[in-house]
Amino acid sequence: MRIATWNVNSVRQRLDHLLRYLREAAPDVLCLQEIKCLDEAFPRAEIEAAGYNVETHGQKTFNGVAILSRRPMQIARGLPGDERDEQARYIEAVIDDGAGGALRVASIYAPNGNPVGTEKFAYKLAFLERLIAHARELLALEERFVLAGDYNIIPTPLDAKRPQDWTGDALFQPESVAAFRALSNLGLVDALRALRPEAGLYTFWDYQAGAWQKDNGIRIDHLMLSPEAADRLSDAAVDRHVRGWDKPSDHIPVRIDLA
DNA sequence: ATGGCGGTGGAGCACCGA
Repeated sequence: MRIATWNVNSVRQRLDHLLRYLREAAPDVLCLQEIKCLDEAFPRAEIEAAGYNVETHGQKTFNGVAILSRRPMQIARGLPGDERDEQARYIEAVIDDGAGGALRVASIYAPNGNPVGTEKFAYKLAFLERLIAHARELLALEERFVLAGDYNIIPTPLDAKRPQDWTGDALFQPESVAAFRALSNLGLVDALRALRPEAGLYTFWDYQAGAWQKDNGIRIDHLMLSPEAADRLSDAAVDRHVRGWDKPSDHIPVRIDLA
């Protein structure tokens, strides 16, 4: 079963890329972030025509997440822990795997959090605390699950071409890195790193200053696996070439295969 | 390099992203 995650930076601007990627990578499940539209504006028909069920948790202008799946889904919207949080950053599906089992998959768009020292950074840390608490709840079920998405965290210096440039940034603050490590310490497995320890694996390149041309990238999109899912991990990869397409998102897809 | 690009809303340019 192939699961991928991709921050598309507006699904309406990226529809051609999205359909191309579905054909090319043929994921069973694709988690999307930053769809940047309301549910009713999502290009549902085109994606259903490509053979996918569509579930969205949209918002006007900003944020918004979705899950596309070949198989039907049972859906929950919103990250538990704060009834007043109105930002559309979390959607979770339980998907029948067709072999008598089920896989839970979440599409997550964690806050950026810049600038550090503001309410935005406090919101980022609070969101990550809620994510950790939710992960703890899910782990108690002892089931297969994947928490996939744009975490807006650079986990280690190996995950940036120029880590020294990010020391003052919310993506690489000690508190942000500690939150990622806390998820790891709960027993969640960073799927890409589990199979690919090498340097130079990035998922985001800024549009500015020729970051892509200089390969000045960072790795901030992650698939975190429960132990039961990690036991079945057979492949993991970044689809780097997608950043070279015409009018690309600033993020690329990351995908895994579970046996 | 507290902003070089790109998306959104809405018809200017401010706000947001990372």
